[in-house]
Amino acid sequence: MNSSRNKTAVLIAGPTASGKSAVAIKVARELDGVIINADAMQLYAGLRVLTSRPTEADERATQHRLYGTVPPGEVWSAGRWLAAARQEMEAAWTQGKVPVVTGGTGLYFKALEEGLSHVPPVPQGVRDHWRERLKAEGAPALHAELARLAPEDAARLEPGDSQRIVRCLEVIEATGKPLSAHFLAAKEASVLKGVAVRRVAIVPPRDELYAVIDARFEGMMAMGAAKEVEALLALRLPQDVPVMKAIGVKPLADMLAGELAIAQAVELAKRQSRNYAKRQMTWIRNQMADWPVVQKRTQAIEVLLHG
RNA sequence: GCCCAGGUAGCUCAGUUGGUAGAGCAGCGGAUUGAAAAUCCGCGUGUCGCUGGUUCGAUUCCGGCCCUGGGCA
Repeated sequence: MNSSRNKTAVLIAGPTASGKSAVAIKVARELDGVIINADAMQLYAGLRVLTSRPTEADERATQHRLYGTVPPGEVWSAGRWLAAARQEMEAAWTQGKVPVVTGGTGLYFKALEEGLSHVPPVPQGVRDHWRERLKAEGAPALHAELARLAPEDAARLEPGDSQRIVRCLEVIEATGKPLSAHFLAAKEASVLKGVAVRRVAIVPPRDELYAVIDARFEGMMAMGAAKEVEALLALRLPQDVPVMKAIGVKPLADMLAGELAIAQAVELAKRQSRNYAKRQMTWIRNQMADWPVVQKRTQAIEVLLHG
C-alpha cells in the first residue's frame, strides 16, 4: 500500500541466548523484512561461532545486514554503528521492506531511539595518548585531572571508571569542550522519528537462560570455537581491539597457550557469558523500562505481528 | 591401627593471644551519550564438622567422635 508514507520498523532486544535471531527471522519472513544487526560483537568478521552469529544458511534465506561486515582489526563505535544502521534502514524502506533491528547491545538501541549528541571525532593520536596515561597513572589519577579540567564531567563518573574518564579527557582535548557541554546541544534526530515502531524485549526466566547459555557454549566448543580463536590470534591484532574482548576469546586463548585446562576455560567462558546476560537484563529492566517484555519467543512473535 | 595436616559463606581460603568472624570469586541489585560481549558502583548471619568439659563467656583452650587428604604400618 502506501508504504512510503507508513514506514515501519521492528526492534528486538534481549539478553544473549534469548532467541532473538530466530524471532527476527520469523518476523522478517512475515513482514518482508531485512534483519539489521544491533550487536556490537556480531558486527565483526571472524567469530561466527563464538559470537553466535546467524548461520550462513540463515543469512542466505533471509536478508541480514551488518553481520560480520567489519574487519576484525577495526574499532567501531555506537556512532559508527548508528550511521551504518540508519543507512541500512533507509535502504530497506526505499525497497518497501521493513527493517528488523535485532541485537543485544542496549546502548545501540538507545542511540537508535534517542539519537546521540553530536561530538566531533577524536583523532587517533589523542586517544592513544590518553590510553597510555591511563596505563601509566591509573584511572583515579585521570579522574582527578578530569575534575580540574571539567568538574561537571568528573562528578558524573566513578574514579575507577577508566573507559568513560578517558573518553571525557579525549573529547576535551579534541574539541576544547567537556563532554557534558556537548550533551547540552540538541541531539541529532532519532532515525525512528515518524516511523511506526514495533518492539519487544525477550527476557526468559533467569535459571532457564543460564542453562541455555551453558549448553550453548558446549555447542560452540563442538562447532570449533577454539579453532576460531586460534585463527583470530594468528591475525596478531592489538590486545585492546574490540573483537579480542568477545566473551570466550581470553579463556580459549589461555587454553590454547596451555595455561588453562579445557574444563576451566569452558567454565570461565560460560560464567562470563552469564554475567553479561545479567548486565543486559539490568539494562532492559531500567533503560528500556517502556518496552514490552516477554519470556518466550512465541510471545515475542505474537507481540510483533499482532500486538 | 598409628602419626601428621585439615574441616569457617555456594566455592577457594584468611582470622579470632577466649568477647559468636572477613576477603576474592560466584550470586543479587544498580549505573550506562561514539571500544558497551566494554567500563564501573553497591550488597557478606554463616548451627566457624559433631559432642562433652573448662570458663561469666568457646568458632578459638582441653577430651572424645565423625569426615577429608597425606604418611607409616
